[in-house]
Amino acid sequence: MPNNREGTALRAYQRKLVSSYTAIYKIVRQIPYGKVATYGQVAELADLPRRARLVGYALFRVDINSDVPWHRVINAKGEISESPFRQGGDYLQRSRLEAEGIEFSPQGKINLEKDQWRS
DNA sequence: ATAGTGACTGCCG
DNA sequence: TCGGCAGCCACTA
Repeated sequence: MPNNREGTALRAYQRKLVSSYTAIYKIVRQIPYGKVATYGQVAELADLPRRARLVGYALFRVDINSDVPWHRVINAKGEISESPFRQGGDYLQRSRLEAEGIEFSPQGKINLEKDQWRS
């Protein structure tokens, strides 16, 4: 029997978080080859409306060689969201997308009309 | 407890 | 078209 309220609250919080992450990865794995989805779109499909930032955190956690196609998730403007923490990782994301046939404008943008995944 | 930060978004001037 | 900003909420020191 737990005698520490904060301990149980923390565990409940962690369970909730893990289930959110699981839901996010499940959706991201469904994005087909050659298509992209936005953070907000993934959040909505994972039943986590308006929590685009959580999707960003979830993707930050995945291993770069994971089976989760994290590189197919971009922001609502059609750009790759850069982070100071992944030096070169943003370049890897772009090269992986280009390898799937996705084209970038000279401004580094993807045409969402054409390349966004419609579930 | 709390203030600062961010792999986000949509609105507004 | 574009930058600024509030809302957002998980995470950290």
